[in-house]
Amino acid sequence: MGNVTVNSRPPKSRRSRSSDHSLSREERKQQTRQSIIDAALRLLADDSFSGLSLREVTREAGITPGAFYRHFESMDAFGLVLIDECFRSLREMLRGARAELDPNHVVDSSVEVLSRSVAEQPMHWRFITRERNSGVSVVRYAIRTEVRLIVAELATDLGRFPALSSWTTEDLNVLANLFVNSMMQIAEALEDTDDPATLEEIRETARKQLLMIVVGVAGWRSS
Amino acid sequence: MGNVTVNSRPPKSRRSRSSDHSLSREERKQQTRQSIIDAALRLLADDSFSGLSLREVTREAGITPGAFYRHFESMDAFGLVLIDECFRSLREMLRGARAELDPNHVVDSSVEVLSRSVAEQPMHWRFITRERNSGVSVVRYAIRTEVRLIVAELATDLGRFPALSSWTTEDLNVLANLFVNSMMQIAEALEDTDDPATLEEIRETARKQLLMIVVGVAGWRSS
DNA sequence: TGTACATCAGTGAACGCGCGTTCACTGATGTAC
DNA sequence: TGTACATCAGTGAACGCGCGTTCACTGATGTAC
Repeated sequence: MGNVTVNSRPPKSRRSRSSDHSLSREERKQQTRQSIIDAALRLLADDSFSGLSLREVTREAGITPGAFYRHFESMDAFGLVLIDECFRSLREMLRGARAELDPNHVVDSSVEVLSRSVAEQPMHWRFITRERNSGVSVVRYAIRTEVRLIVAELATDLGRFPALSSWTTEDLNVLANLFVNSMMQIAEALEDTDDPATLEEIRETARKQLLMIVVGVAGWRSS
Repeated sequence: MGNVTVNSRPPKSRRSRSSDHSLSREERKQQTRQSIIDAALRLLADDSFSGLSLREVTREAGITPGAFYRHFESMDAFGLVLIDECFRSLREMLRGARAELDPNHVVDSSVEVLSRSVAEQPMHWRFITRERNSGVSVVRYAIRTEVRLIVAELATDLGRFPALSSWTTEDLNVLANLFVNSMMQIAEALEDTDDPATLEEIRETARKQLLMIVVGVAGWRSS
């Protein structure tokens, strides 16, 4: 009974996606696109990219599988978009770090900036460190290229330090590589825990590790 | 025509697997088991473990999918067997390296031993470096545990060097970690190429990198 | 050595499932008049 | 402002496919007498 009551509300919209009101079609499209990216990054906390399925991502994003193709051509292409997304925030962090880089506190501020970045963007970091050696070659190579670029930039920056001005380009690159690699390893360790005490422990170890490298630098003479 | 000729040979054996003659049933079983492991490692050159399917592995090994279960309980359990297989050869290398370790040539001999090992067992190395940060958590944790064990052993060894005898255990661990991590990175780089000139270039960079660490060690005073 | 029976590694067919991709469609948004 | 048509993001059903797992089976190997 009561079932024959004429409902005066307009028929339910088929689209139940989140924010409806007053957005242009293009804005909505970008919103969906971002929700696909966010869904993927959320899922990548537990899975590697090659283990991720299109249907899983769209399910998490709240759309049907077919809709994926309105935004990305294929999973491979999508992987490259994810890389871009992650490295954008990484580069942002580096720009900030470079601005406040002080030769006397390189180690402390590096560890500080890195651990803040990992805390703020854990999914981005997880994706990069996971997929750096992953099985999907297009993703792997893209990440390595980005990392190589960062190493090259760091080498250039290091070359401007008075103490290192006499070093050869090659040696600067070796040092930058050693530094970046250590930072990546530290990021990997930081991702694995939420416990503040453990985090501080990792940071302390990280400081020592970087300090050993810096001490080594002080004693090094470019051949 | 000729089709009615009675063939005097015994009916074809259903098993066409490689070596037939004079092996016990148990020996044959072990042979098949090893061929599954080898097949997986071959496939892992192109794929990550989470992207590997049971059917793909058995196809490569030349058996039917069902036969897999005569040897391993599940893919997870199989992953742990692969880890064991790979770390066995890694530990063997380390035992050899330890025997010939000379404080005066630590860097040269480390790079030498490592690059020989990577050349001899490329698949083992690829598996370890790939899966160290993979999406399959049981595999990831098992590898990290093994690596942590290696770091601890190296720390113990380093503590016996006269120059390091005054270091705290913690500092020795930081150093061992830095060293092992650099070695892993070098292994990753070595895997990616077959070209002798590029290989030598990577080795040269690796030597410099390790040397920077060693120089750092010389200037370090444990607090 | 010969025979009768037990073992069990590997087969092959079957199952239900989630996958990527396609396509005709719907209906809200955008545009031209 | 109102109307008629175009656009197109997202739907939902359908497809063929490879997957992991199961199971009754086969036939060579092993064992007991």
